[in-house]
Amino acid sequence: MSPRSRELSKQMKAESRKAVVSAALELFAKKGFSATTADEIAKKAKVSKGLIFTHFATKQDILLAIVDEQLERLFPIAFGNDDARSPRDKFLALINAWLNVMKDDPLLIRLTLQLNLDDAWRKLVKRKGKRYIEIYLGGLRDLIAQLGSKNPDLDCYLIAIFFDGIAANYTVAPELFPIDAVKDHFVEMLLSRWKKSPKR
Amino acid sequence: MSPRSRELSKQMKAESRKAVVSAALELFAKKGFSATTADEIAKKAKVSKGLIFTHFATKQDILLAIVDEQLERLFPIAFGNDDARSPRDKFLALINAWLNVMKDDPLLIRLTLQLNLDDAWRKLVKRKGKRYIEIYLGGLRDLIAQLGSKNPDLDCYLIAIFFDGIAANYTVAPELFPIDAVKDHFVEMLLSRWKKSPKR
Amino acid sequence: MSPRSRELSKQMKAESRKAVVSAALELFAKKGFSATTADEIAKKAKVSKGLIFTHFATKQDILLAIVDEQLERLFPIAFGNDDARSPRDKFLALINAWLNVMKDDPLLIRLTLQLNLDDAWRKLVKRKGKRYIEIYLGGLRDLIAQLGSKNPDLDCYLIAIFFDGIAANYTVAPELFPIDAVKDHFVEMLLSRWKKSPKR
Amino acid sequence: MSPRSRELSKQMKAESRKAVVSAALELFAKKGFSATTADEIAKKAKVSKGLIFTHFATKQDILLAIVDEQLERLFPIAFGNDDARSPRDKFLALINAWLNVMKDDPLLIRLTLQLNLDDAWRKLVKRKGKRYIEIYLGGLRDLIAQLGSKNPDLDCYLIAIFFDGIAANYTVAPELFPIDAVKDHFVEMLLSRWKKSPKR
DNA sequence: AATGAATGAGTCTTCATTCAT
DNA sequence: TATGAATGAAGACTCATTCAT
Repeated sequence: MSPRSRELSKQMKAESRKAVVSAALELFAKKGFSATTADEIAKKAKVSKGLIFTHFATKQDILLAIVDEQLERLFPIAFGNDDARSPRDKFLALINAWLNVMKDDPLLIRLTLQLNLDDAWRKLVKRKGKRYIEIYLGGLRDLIAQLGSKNPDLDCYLIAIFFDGIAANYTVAPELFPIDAVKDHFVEMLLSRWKKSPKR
Repeated sequence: MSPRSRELSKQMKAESRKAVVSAALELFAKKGFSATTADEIAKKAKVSKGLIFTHFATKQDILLAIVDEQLERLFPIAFGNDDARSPRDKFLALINAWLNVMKDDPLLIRLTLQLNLDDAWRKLVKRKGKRYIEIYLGGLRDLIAQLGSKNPDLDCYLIAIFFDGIAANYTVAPELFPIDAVKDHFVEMLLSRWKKSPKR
Repeated sequence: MSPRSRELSKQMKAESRKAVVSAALELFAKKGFSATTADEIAKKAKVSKGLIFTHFATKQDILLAIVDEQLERLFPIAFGNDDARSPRDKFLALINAWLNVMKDDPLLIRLTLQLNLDDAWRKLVKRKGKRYIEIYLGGLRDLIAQLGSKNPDLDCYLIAIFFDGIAANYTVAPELFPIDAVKDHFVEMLLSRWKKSPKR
Repeated sequence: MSPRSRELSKQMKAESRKAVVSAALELFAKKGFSATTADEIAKKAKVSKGLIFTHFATKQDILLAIVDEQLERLFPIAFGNDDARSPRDKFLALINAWLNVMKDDPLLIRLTLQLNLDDAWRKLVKRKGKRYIEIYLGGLRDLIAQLGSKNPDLDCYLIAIFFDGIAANYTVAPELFPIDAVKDHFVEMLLSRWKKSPKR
């Protein structure tokens, strides 16, 4: 008789929004943005098609929201490092943080890769990530130098490439890719190389 | 009517087909398959929209043809190595061949990456490449082992990842990525690591 | 529960209904029926969208109600003339009554004009107004004849047209149209014409 | 075998465009812009729905085109007067020109009336007509003064209103409205009034 | 009586594909 | 072989209406 409580109403809306975002993320990541229809998103999210557009004005806005919210959520996790450790531990923590992000949200990483391959979307993603990446790469460069790298710039490139390469393989078939073994192998290779001439 | 004109006619057809394929490749690589319209392809190829469909029954067939023809063309170049050399030279030749392919056809590599991120297309590309990749990886594994790798399997993964990571960065902005420096750095790192205990 | 609260409840309902009708009238008149959404009506009426449909089963019913109630309300005012005066005064009273209706409810008149231009709605409006208009025009015709018109039928048309023409201009921009001056001018013209040969 | 001649192709396109414009004009005039669907337009124009949008990017653009092209076409006819005559003949010519426009294109006039009643469209129509109307009303005012009007401004209003009032009645049911008789009656009334004190 | 989230039929618009020439 | 007008199925988006509370 009385209308739904303000609280309940808000909660319902938040839940349906989340369902839409989640369904869209999966479909965008697996089929691409353009190939994904609003109908499919609605079906997977188990809401009506119309409801999507009470949350987002356009299909594009769903992707925009994903990039805004989800990426924003991920960067701190991926790049946020605590300072109270040795350079080596810091380095390992960084690598592992990134890898955990990939393991926790492979779809999001896969989508990011996709957007990066798309002229129309690349800029947006770059802009979003730039702030974090600059800080990250700056810190990483110093760390690498401390660990004994002779050429921290190129090593940074190598690490960045490593992550993209892992992402391109792991996120499309997580169960088939030995992500941890490969990571350990790569890290060991780097560390053993640097160790030989550590910055005193 | 005369053999000459028939010849000419054939040639014109081949040329317009090539123009379509080339335009489609660029657009597919930069915007994605679904986001590319037949109109855009026709415009870029400077042919009429109708002509596209005399060459290819559907838009999908254009992509299929690209994958068939272009990829088919690339694999031998990328993986074809002449045998008359030392393992080290062979290894370098392999790496360089792949890199040259990327430098010569960044759009094609970019498209391949994209297709790999797409559930509906991944299988196709995998199938196409499988034969070559198996041979390639087999050969590479042996080569690496000969060069002193302690763990040729993981090193293979590393190299594969390296190429994907390079591709993800280089093909979207070739002018910004120091592809050769990074490659040299990576190769040097691998070789120096293996050198220490070469398989005699 | 108590009679008091039931009373209050009824009153509240009547008020919200009125708000809806009033908001709908303005929007229908300014944007047209089809271009007006239930959301807009709710917003302007400061009620929830759902409430609209407790008062009216369909959006159409709102317009129907406006026509029924409002037009019904207006006709007696516009056409109701008291008899205790000279033909000239009666004539002036009629004209002024109509004009006052227009000045009091320009939106309603504007809406009526609009409905008249719409094949699907014209009939309805015509039917509603017919009874009054027939009486009115009959009375007007006699009045005009008494005042000396040589051709009361055509003069009736002229007067009818005059009102529509005024309406088309005044109701869309009341502040810009010198409605009284124009009315006085028109009335004076008619009366001076008839005066020359008044039916004794 | 060879493509349609450039000529034929152009002609086809022009014809289908005309069919769309014509169908849209009728439907917009009779049902209103918002209540008219693209499907209806296509059906009445006997073209496919898709074809509409090769001519016009949006439904709105059809209306815009009608206003641009058709109104533009009408104004010179309605307001274009040849100078080589007496003021009285000029005046009659003006009135008749307007009336002929209404008789030739009642749907267009009806649509114009409708747009005038719509807040969102009124400005556009006003702007389109302003240039002509200013010239027209300026000329008319002088003409009226020459013909002996004591108050040319108010007489201009009267004439403008007369046209709008006629339009509101004639264009929705041309067969029912004695347009010529009413016009003659009105013109005679004005002229006889002015005659009594012509500007010498 | 009142709310606003949810629905889905309906509308506008796009675009791969066809077809007459 | 080549053209581009034409088609219509499919997709994005709107909005009157319903419904749980």
